[in-house]
Amino acid sequence: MPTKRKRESSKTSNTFEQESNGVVKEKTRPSSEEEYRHWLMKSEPESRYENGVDVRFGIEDLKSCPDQTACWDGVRNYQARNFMRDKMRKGDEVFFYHSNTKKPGICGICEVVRESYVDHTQFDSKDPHYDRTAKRDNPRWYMVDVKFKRMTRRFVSLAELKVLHAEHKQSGGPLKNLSLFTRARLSVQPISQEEWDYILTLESQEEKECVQK
DNA sequence: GCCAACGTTGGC
DNA sequence: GCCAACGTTGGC
Repeated sequence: MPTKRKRESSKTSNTFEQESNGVVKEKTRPSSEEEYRHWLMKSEPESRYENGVDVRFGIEDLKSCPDQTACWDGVRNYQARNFMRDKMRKGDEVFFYHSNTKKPGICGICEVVRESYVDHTQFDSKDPHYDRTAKRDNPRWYMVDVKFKRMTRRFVSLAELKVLHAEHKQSGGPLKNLSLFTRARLSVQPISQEEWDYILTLESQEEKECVQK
Protein backbone atom coordinates (compact mmCIF):
# COMPACT_ATOMS: atom_id res chain seq x y z
CA MET A 1 0.00 0.00 0.00
CA PRO A 2 1.44 3.35 -0.98
CA THR A 3 2.37 5.78 1.73
CA LYS A 4 1.47 9.32 0.95
CA ARG A 5 -0.33 12.34 2.04
CA LYS A 6 0.04 15.92 2.60
CA ARG A 7 1.41 17.81 5.45
CA GLU A 8 -1.04 17.47 8.24
CA SER A 9 -0.07 17.74 11.84
CA SER A 10 0.69 14.45 13.52
CA LYS A 11 0.09 16.06 16.88
CA THR A 12 -3.35 15.33 18.15
CA SER A 13 -5.69 16.24 20.90
CA ASN A 14 -9.09 15.55 22.33
CA THR A 15 -10.03 19.16 22.24
CA PHE A 16 -12.38 19.00 19.29
CA GLU A 17 -13.29 15.39 19.59
CA GLN A 18 -16.43 15.33 21.66
CA GLU A 19 -18.88 13.20 19.77
CA SER A 20 -21.61 12.01 22.07
CA ASN A 21 -23.71 10.55 19.29
CA GLY A 22 -21.18 10.21 16.53
CA VAL A 23 -22.32 13.45 14.97
CA VAL A 24 -20.04 16.42 14.76
CA LYS A 25 -21.23 19.85 13.92
CA GLU A 26 -18.69 20.90 11.41
CA LYS A 27 -18.37 24.52 10.49
CA THR A 28 -18.63 24.90 6.78
CA ARG A 29 -18.31 28.19 5.01
CA PRO A 30 -20.58 30.63 6.77
CA SER A 31 -23.39 30.95 4.29
CA SER A 32 -24.05 27.36 3.58
CA GLU A 33 -25.39 24.15 4.91
CA GLU A 34 -25.42 22.87 1.37
CA GLU A 35 -24.18 19.40 0.68
CA TYR A 36 -21.03 19.46 -1.36
CA ARG A 37 -20.56 16.96 -4.15
CA HIS A 38 -17.19 18.33 -5.21
CA TRP A 39 -13.92 18.67 -3.37
CA LEU A 40 -10.32 19.71 -3.67
CA MET A 41 -7.61 17.56 -2.15
CA LYS A 42 -3.99 18.57 -1.76
CA SER A 43 -1.03 16.29 -2.11
CA GLU A 44 2.66 16.78 -2.63
CA PRO A 45 4.11 15.69 -5.96
CA GLU A 46 7.73 16.04 -4.88
CA SER A 47 9.65 13.73 -2.59
CA ARG A 48 9.90 14.88 0.98
CA TYR A 49 10.91 12.75 3.90
CA GLU A 50 9.05 12.63 7.18
CA ASN A 51 10.58 10.31 9.75
CA GLY A 52 12.55 8.74 6.95
CA VAL A 53 9.46 8.03 4.87
CA ASP A 54 8.78 9.67 1.52
CA VAL A 55 5.41 11.40 1.68
CA ARG A 56 5.31 12.22 -2.02
CA PHE A 57 2.04 11.43 -3.72
CA GLY A 58 1.49 13.27 -6.97
CA ILE A 59 -1.16 12.52 -9.52
CA GLU A 60 1.29 10.34 -11.41
CA ASP A 61 1.61 8.25 -8.27
CA LEU A 62 -2.17 7.87 -8.15
CA LYS A 63 -2.18 6.78 -11.80
CA SER A 64 0.40 4.16 -10.97
CA CYS A 65 -1.67 2.58 -8.20
CA PRO A 66 -3.56 -0.65 -8.81
CA ASP A 67 -6.84 0.27 -10.50
CA GLN A 68 -5.55 3.88 -10.32
CA THR A 69 -7.09 3.96 -6.86
CA ALA A 70 -5.60 4.89 -3.51
CA CYS A 71 -6.67 5.49 0.06
CA TRP A 72 -6.28 9.09 1.19
CA ASP A 73 -4.47 8.27 4.40
CA GLY A 74 -2.51 10.56 6.67
CA VAL A 75 -4.95 13.43 7.08
CA ARG A 76 -4.48 14.71 10.62
CA ASN A 77 -6.65 17.77 10.76
CA TYR A 78 -10.14 17.66 12.22
CA GLN A 79 -11.90 19.78 9.65
CA ALA A 80 -10.38 17.83 6.80
CA ARG A 81 -11.20 14.56 8.53
CA ASN A 82 -14.78 15.60 9.13
CA PHE A 83 -15.29 16.40 5.49
CA MET A 84 -13.98 12.99 4.52
CA ARG A 85 -15.73 11.09 7.26
CA ASP A 86 -19.09 12.83 7.28
CA LYS A 87 -19.62 14.48 3.93
CA MET A 88 -17.87 12.69 1.12
CA ARG A 89 -19.99 10.31 -0.89
CA LYS A 90 -19.20 7.71 -3.46
CA GLY A 91 -19.21 9.37 -6.86
CA ASP A 92 -18.15 12.79 -5.61
CA GLU A 93 -15.62 14.45 -7.86
CA VAL A 94 -12.33 15.85 -6.62
CA PHE A 95 -9.78 18.29 -7.96
CA PHE A 96 -6.32 16.83 -7.41
CA TYR A 97 -4.15 19.72 -6.27
CA HIS A 98 -0.37 19.71 -6.14
CA SER A 99 0.94 21.54 -3.09
CA ASN A 100 4.35 22.43 -1.67
CA THR A 101 5.89 22.48 -5.09
CA LYS A 102 7.32 25.08 -7.43
CA LYS A 103 4.07 25.42 -9.32
CA PRO A 104 1.12 24.61 -7.13
CA GLY A 105 -2.29 24.09 -8.69
CA ILE A 106 -4.98 21.77 -10.00
CA CYS A 107 -3.67 19.07 -12.29
CA GLY A 108 -6.38 16.46 -12.47
CA ILE A 109 -9.70 15.05 -11.43
CA CYS A 110 -10.44 11.98 -9.41
CA GLU A 111 -13.51 10.39 -7.91
CA VAL A 112 -14.46 9.10 -4.48
CA VAL A 113 -14.91 5.35 -4.89
CA ARG A 114 -15.11 4.31 -1.25
CA GLU A 115 -16.66 6.26 1.60
CA SER A 116 -14.92 6.80 4.89
CA TYR A 117 -13.25 4.04 6.81
CA VAL A 118 -10.58 3.86 9.46
CA ASP A 119 -7.16 5.20 8.48
CA HIS A 120 -4.91 2.30 9.46
CA THR A 121 -1.77 4.44 9.48
CA GLN A 122 -2.75 5.99 12.81
CA PHE A 123 -1.89 2.65 14.47
CA ASP A 124 1.38 2.09 12.62
CA SER A 125 4.30 3.31 14.71
CA LYS A 126 6.54 3.37 11.63
CA ASP A 127 4.19 5.57 9.67
CA PRO A 128 4.96 9.30 9.66
CA HIS A 129 1.34 9.94 10.61
CA TYR A 130 1.29 7.52 13.51
CA ASP A 131 -0.91 8.74 16.36
CA ARG A 132 0.03 7.11 19.62
CA THR A 133 -3.11 8.38 21.29
CA ALA A 134 -5.44 6.69 18.80
CA LYS A 135 -6.97 3.45 20.03
CA ARG A 136 -8.11 0.54 17.90
CA ASP A 137 -11.48 0.50 19.62
CA ASN A 138 -11.82 4.25 19.25
CA PRO A 139 -10.13 5.34 16.03
CA ARG A 140 -9.61 9.00 15.48
CA TRP A 141 -8.68 9.31 11.81
CA TYR A 142 -10.59 8.30 8.72
CA MET A 143 -9.95 8.25 5.00
CA VAL A 144 -11.69 7.63 1.69
CA ASP A 145 -10.55 5.93 -1.50
CA VAL A 146 -10.17 7.98 -4.64
CA LYS A 147 -9.73 6.85 -8.22
CA PHE A 148 -7.98 8.75 -10.99
CA LYS A 149 -10.39 10.03 -13.56
CA ARG A 150 -8.44 12.27 -15.89
CA MET A 151 -5.88 15.02 -16.09
CA THR A 152 -7.32 18.48 -16.51
CA ARG A 153 -6.89 19.68 -20.09
CA ARG A 154 -4.37 22.12 -18.78
CA PHE A 155 -2.78 22.85 -15.43
CA VAL A 156 -4.77 25.46 -13.47
CA SER A 157 -2.23 27.19 -11.29
CA LEU A 158 -2.74 28.64 -7.85
CA ALA A 159 -1.46 31.96 -9.25
CA GLU A 160 -4.25 32.01 -11.81
CA LEU A 161 -6.90 31.07 -9.28
CA LYS A 162 -5.57 33.78 -7.00
CA VAL A 163 -6.01 36.46 -9.66
CA LEU A 164 -9.53 35.25 -10.39
CA HIS A 165 -10.39 35.05 -6.72
CA ALA A 166 -9.31 38.67 -6.28
CA GLU A 167 -11.36 39.77 -9.29
CA HIS A 168 -14.38 37.82 -8.17
CA LYS A 169 -14.24 39.32 -4.70
CA GLN A 170 -14.81 42.65 -6.41
CA SER A 171 -17.32 41.51 -8.99
CA GLY A 172 -19.15 38.87 -6.97
CA GLY A 173 -17.95 36.19 -9.37
CA PRO A 174 -18.04 32.45 -8.79
CA LEU A 175 -14.63 32.13 -7.10
CA LYS A 176 -15.18 34.86 -4.53
CA ASN A 177 -15.26 32.39 -1.63
CA LEU A 178 -12.89 29.74 -2.94
CA SER A 179 -11.63 27.71 0.01
CA LEU A 180 -8.10 27.73 -1.37
CA PHE A 181 -7.94 31.32 -0.16
CA THR A 182 -10.55 31.52 2.57
CA ARG A 183 -9.28 28.36 4.31
CA ALA A 184 -5.85 28.14 2.78
CA ARG A 185 -4.35 25.48 4.98
CA LEU A 186 -7.09 22.90 4.75
CA SER A 187 -5.94 19.88 2.74
CA VAL A 188 -9.45 18.64 2.02
CA GLN A 189 -11.75 21.42 0.91
CA PRO A 190 -15.31 21.67 -0.31
CA ILE A 191 -15.94 23.06 -3.80
CA SER A 192 -19.38 24.36 -4.67
CA GLN A 193 -21.12 23.36 -7.87
CA GLU A 194 -20.67 26.90 -9.14
CA GLU A 195 -16.95 26.86 -8.37
CA TRP A 196 -16.52 23.46 -9.95
CA ASP A 197 -18.27 24.42 -13.15
CA TYR A 198 -16.38 27.67 -13.43
CA ILE A 199 -12.97 26.08 -12.90
CA LEU A 200 -13.81 23.51 -15.57
CA THR A 201 -14.44 26.32 -18.04
CA LEU A 202 -10.86 27.48 -17.44
CA GLU A 203 -9.60 24.21 -18.82
CA SER A 204 -10.57 25.11 -22.34
CA GLN A 205 -9.32 28.70 -22.13
CA GLU A 206 -5.83 30.06 -22.28
CA GLU A 207 -4.30 31.10 -19.01
CA LYS A 208 -4.57 34.86 -18.67
CA GLU A 209 -1.49 36.91 -19.48
CA CYS A 210 -1.51 38.73 -16.20
CA VAL A 211 -0.74 35.55 -14.30
CA GLN A 212 2.84 35.32 -13.12
CA LYS A 213 4.43 32.18 -14.39
C1' DG B 1 15.03 28.56 3.49
C1' DC B 2 11.85 32.11 5.27
C1' DC B 3 7.93 33.18 7.52
C1' DA B 4 2.74 34.54 7.79
C1' DA B 5 -1.28 32.39 8.91
C1' DC B 6 -3.51 29.59 11.70
C1' DG B 7 -4.51 25.16 14.31
C1' DT B 8 -3.33 23.02 18.79
C1' DT B 9 -1.69 22.80 23.52
C1' DG B 10 -1.79 23.61 28.15
C1' DG B 11 -1.35 26.84 32.16
C1' DC B 12 -4.20 29.51 34.71
C1' DG C 1 -12.78 29.32 28.69
C1' DC C 2 -9.01 32.59 27.67
C1' DC C 3 -4.95 33.17 25.40
C1' DA C 4 0.28 32.92 24.95
C1' DA C 5 3.38 29.79 23.25
C1' DC C 6 4.27 26.50 20.11
C1' DG C 7 4.07 23.71 15.84
C1' DT C 8 2.69 23.04 11.05
C1' DT C 9 1.31 24.34 6.36
C1' DG C 10 2.55 25.66 2.21
C1' DG C 11 3.35 29.76 -0.82
C1' DC C 12 7.03 32.38 -2.11
